[in-house]
Amino acid sequence: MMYRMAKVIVDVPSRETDRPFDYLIPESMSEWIEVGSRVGVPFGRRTVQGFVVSLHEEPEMDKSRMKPIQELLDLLPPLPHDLVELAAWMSKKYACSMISTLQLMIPAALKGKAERYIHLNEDNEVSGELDEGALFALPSVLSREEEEIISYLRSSGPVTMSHLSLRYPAHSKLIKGLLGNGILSESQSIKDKIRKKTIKTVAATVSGEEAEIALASFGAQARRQKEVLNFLLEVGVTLSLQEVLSTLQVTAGTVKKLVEKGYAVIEDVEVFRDPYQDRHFKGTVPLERTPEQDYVYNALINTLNKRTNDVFLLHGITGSGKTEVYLQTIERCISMGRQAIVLVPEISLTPQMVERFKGRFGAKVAVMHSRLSTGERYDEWRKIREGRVEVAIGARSAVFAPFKDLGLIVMDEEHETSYKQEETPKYHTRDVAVRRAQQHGAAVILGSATPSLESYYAARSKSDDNFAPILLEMNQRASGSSLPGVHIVDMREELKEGNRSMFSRALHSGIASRLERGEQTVLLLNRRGHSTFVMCRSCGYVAGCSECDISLTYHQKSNNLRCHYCGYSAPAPSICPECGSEHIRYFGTGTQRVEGELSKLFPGIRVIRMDVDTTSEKGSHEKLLQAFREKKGDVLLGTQMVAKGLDFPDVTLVGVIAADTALNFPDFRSAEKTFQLLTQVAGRAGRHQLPGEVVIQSYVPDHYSIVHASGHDYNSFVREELNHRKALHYPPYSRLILVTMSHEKLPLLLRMAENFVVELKGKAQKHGWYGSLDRFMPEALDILGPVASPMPRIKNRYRFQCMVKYRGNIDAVSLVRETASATVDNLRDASLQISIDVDPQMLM
DNA sequence: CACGCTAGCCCG
DNA sequence: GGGCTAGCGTGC
Repeated sequence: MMYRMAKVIVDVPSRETDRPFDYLIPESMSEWIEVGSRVGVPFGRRTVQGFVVSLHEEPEMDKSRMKPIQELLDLLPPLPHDLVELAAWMSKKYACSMISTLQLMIPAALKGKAERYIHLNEDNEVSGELDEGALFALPSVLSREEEEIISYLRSSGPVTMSHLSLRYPAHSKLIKGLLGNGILSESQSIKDKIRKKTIKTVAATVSGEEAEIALASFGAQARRQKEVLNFLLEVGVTLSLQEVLSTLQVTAGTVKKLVEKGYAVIEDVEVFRDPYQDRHFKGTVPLERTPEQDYVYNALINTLNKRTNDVFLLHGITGSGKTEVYLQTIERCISMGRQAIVLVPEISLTPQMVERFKGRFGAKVAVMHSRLSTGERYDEWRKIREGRVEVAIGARSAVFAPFKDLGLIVMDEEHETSYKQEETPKYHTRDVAVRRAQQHGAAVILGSATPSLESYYAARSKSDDNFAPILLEMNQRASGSSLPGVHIVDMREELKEGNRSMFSRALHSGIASRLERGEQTVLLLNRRGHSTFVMCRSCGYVAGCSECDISLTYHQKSNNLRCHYCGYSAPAPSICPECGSEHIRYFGTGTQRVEGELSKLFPGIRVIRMDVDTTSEKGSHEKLLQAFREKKGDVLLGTQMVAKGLDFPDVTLVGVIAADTALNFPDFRSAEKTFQLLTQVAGRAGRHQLPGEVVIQSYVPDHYSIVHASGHDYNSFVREELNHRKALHYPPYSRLILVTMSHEKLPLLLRMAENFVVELKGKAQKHGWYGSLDRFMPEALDILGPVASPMPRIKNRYRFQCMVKYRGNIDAVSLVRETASATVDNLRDASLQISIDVDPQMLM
């Protein structure tokens, strides 16, 4: 006798339960349970949700110890096999639990929780020895209240525990007692968060002669019923009840009467919630390709035809028509019977982008983004899972779209840091996309005007076996227009010449002339987070760390400057250490202040401000952009959300108020981020007939990121930036793992953090890895810290971090994970938390 | 001694 | 994560 068994990952987020548990598959489910099935299983003293990750058979064994799967939650397993495999790969790569990666792949609506049901114990009746009357003859005489509870349950059937305690709030003790002596018993069942949406439909059940007879049978009083039946017969198809009621102006009662007479039926029919149901998308046809587009398109189609699973890095300047290439390649992919995923950063999933895909592919597209409700997201996901759509467009999580035969994954703006999830599991969408494509034999297109250094370097060096993209370039704008001229303004000079305003004279006169000509201006002020930095307004000096080549962060509470990498700290200066000026300040101008200033300088100016404050409401993002498009605003002022993907023909001026903002973040990627942002925003100007102009204001106008952005010179920027990275052993010349530890007690935390580092060094040494990255060794691993985290205390917990820097073919993640586990195990409680961030993007 | 609280334990 | 239990403190 062989027993069918399933290994199940349970939805219990703790380190000890992060492994598969074995369950028996009951005979009744044996046809239905598959890898990827969602099940309810007994776990400890309760029922929890879990996912089947493998099936196996076992010979005769001690069956009494094995528990069976209690319930199967879906007929179609929510996870195809490839996603289960991907989840395992991710949990290893990112040092996180399997359940946390599985959870990414299904909509939140399917995160079921157990409900406790109370019912009358039927044993009494079943045994036949005690009839209902005998129940009350039990030795312990039941009280009046107990009898009341019992009789309620007899009439209602099983109810949830919460329902019962709501009805009898004062009697929880009694209920407990009844459970204890076996009169009541308890069972558990997994319940989903939401239901499939249904609507009521009406259809006639009669036709032809029967219908004639029916119609004739209505008296004068049933005039309305006759009307309804006539209408149903005329239309001849099933209609929604809502539609019938509103068209004929009748009430539900009328229709109900018809149903009672047997001439019609009302049925519940499942429908998909459609977030775009009120929107009409104008269809578009493929545009004629430019020679450059044609070259790139053919390269992609070639891969699709040959199923060679290539990764492409498409470096195309702003306005070069990358999206059109995506659209046409996807069209081809679909025509081959395969499906496509389009990934965009959350911030650029604008209505414009959705419109372009809906316009080309209509109902074949599912859209997934964070603004959808749980139900809407569930339904978009179901469309994919059930094979009703062929294209999925969305942010990060769309990479998990459960398609059957994926042919293509497009990742637009591949350099965007929002592709890295900052919460556990801290995965990078690019790596997951490449892995998923491998599973399906699909092609990947990474597109950007400013590719990340990691991707670009990988394409150039071909040193990484798993990730070596093929570089494709597009250097011409599709419209034939040229890139806008860029003017850098030295704000130190402005100050010297008496201009204390936040607008340089060039930007001021630029805005003025746009107002006169009725053209539009986009203003960028990139102020995210609260970090401030210290700068001298006379000479542009910014306090930086001598060890790490990054700027120091001002800490108001302790009034000192700190390096977020190595822990160096110094008192905040009151005069500039370079030029002795007293104009030392911490910099920080918000969008609101700019808005006020604009109205002062240009009375009557219409400013549309777009930042986190004005776009939090649902649909507000869309409304603001629509207003700007309809020229209800002269200036669009905003944070980086105005830099991406917008295409307005009358925008001829782009102004960057403070190009240095991103530059002064304590992050080795700050130059790269500055270059990317400036290049992106400059690309918003002069995209059509009217020529564009860009004004960049800066206190460090000769910084290479600003100079090369103004020259639209990606290659020179990359050359210079790679030199810096190489000298300091930063990615792409090394890989990083950021380990953050937190505890309520500072001394204990410090001790544990130091322990951790010592342990990790010891392990690395044993492998012969530990050592400085300076020395020429193909495999090297270095550990920096522990130091206090940039945010040293959050929610009453102290935080320390250390940075693991390594290169070569080393499984550093497993090393860190094992060390972290051992460190936590040393304390016999769960008070110490260790977070592991593999390939961190944010170092704060 | 009856009750309440919490630290520790384990889940197939 | 959560539910249960053993062990201990507290209050009449």
